[in-house]
Amino acid sequence: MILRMSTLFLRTLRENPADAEVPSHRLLVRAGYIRRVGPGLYSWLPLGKIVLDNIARIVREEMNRMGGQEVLFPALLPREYYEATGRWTEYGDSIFTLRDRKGADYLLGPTHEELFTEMVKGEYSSYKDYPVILYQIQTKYRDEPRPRAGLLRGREFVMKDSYSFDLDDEGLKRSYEVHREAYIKTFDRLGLRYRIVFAMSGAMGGSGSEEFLAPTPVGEDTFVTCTACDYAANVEAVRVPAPEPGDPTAYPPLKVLDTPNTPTIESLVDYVNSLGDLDHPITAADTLKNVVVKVRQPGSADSEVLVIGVPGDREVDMKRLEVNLEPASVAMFEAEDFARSPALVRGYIGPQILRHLGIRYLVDPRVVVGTSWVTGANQPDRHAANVVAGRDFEPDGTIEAAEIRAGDPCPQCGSALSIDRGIEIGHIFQLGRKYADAASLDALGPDGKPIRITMGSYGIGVSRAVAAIAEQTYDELGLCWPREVAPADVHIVATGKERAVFETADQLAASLEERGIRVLLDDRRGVSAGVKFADSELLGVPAIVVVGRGLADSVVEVRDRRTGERTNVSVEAAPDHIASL
RNA sequence: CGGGGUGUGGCGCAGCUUGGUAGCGCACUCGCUUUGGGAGCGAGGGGCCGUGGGUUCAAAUCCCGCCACCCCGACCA
Repeated sequence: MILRMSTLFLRTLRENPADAEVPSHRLLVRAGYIRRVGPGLYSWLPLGKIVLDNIARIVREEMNRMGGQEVLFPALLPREYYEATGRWTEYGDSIFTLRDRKGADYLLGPTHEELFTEMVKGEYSSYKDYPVILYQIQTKYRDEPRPRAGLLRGREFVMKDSYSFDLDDEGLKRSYEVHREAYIKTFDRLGLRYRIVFAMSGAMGGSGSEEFLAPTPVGEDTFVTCTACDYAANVEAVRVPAPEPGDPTAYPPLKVLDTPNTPTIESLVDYVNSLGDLDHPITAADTLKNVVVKVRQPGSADSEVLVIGVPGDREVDMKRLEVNLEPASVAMFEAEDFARSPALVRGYIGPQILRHLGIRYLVDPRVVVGTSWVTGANQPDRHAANVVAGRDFEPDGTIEAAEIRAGDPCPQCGSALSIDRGIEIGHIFQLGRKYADAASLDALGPDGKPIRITMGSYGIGVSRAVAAIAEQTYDELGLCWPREVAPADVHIVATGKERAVFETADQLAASLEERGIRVLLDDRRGVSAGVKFADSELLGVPAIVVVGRGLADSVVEVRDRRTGERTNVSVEAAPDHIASL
């Protein structure tokens, strides 16, 4: 293939687009790979389309190699499929819904578990048919509350989603492992750096799941890695180690303290220590902060009041809280809510009375039976000390809602955790039987009895990978693609105005094409060398060959886009040399 | 949904305070020169100034409403 820039539908921009904040977005627009059409919606220009297709091809090859079979569903789907699993309401505002001329409800598919399940149910009925893995590469639609960063979070995006169907848990584990290996191969070929981390399964439902995160400062996911062992997890999935329970009777009785003017945890700690009433000084970590939230189940109009107790030196991480309350949504308890609930004294809430009020109380795992806290006394300007879990209050359960900080102990080995950000490029789930149950997907077993099928679900963000790769590889000059995803293998730049230059460049391109090398040829006349060099660097093809003044000495210059290294090669040797790169 | 900001040729921006001929850079067209690091000179084409209403002799500019978009906090490939 030879792409000729004299006719290529491409216009590079010298200036950065005003709405692009992150490097991948800025460069993909400047280099003429994508153009914005609307919020979270992008068109692909020829070079971008080639990169997107290259990634899709690699994903497809690895899926096929793994034993997956490609299918394709419509993006436009009738409501009924999502009704049975409850996801029509569970997904709520984040699905695009529409009506046809008869008034029937449709949606643009955000993901396709239901359809795959139904498809398998329609075709397969014997245990002999299983296992099977199906996948598609398709456009997905999600009405994101906040699309951002170009391709990183769009409302329309290309995703590879695959689904495994197995007869038993062992089979599911195998399918999961097979996917995991295929993903490793895929992302390695894509030239991405990534970490595999424990994850929460979110709205998909199901149990065991891992994410493939590509570390970059612009990533939207925060993950921890252990500085000593191999533990790595999305912060949402981190399980805080709980201390051993103690003896709740081993403490002095609960004591109410007058604590005027102590609106913050810090001022409370200082004031309580200045009283000297307790047998030992306290720190913020000895206080128990109680945060009131409203929890609403999907499809329900009413919300439940819930109090979360965390050690006072930590914030409540809303992301962690929400993901642990899925599929319910969470809202803060506002001033008007407090006004309607006089028993809850803002700033002085203690768990002692929650049970009487019939309010559910969930605590951080560190709040175990036999721990003693300084907390609110449920009266203005008063706090309580020696408030002991298991004696003065009984939590209704634990919840992972406290923020995770660098240096926190690793759940696996106890060493310090470090924290980084990454882009979620892949996610693998052991779904289990949620969707099979909803669809009654059974296989007839050898004994004539039905076997409920167990499923896995696996995604790769194909269009997002374009941005993730750009994000991890760009430099100050522009994009810098890994060979396999690049729009071409070599970018030939013809500089000058002599006919010989263009003829040589043309011949070189033709001879490379014969060898199966993909060529981008800058054969534009009357464009200065500086512009062509700058464009070649911006476009990011891995090898750049300059045909120009060196021709007087019968040489062309071969440049490595990544290292900037330049070597002169004779015109005759050029095709062999370049083909061997 | 809460907070901040912006809407002016394809792109990036100025003009708005203090109403009076719509401007600059990039890109585009033509001519001459230039040609290995985003060329020069000259001549051009292209804009209901987001939208609706109001004030005024006169509105991009002032007032009110609406809409859209971007950025920061709650969703996920």
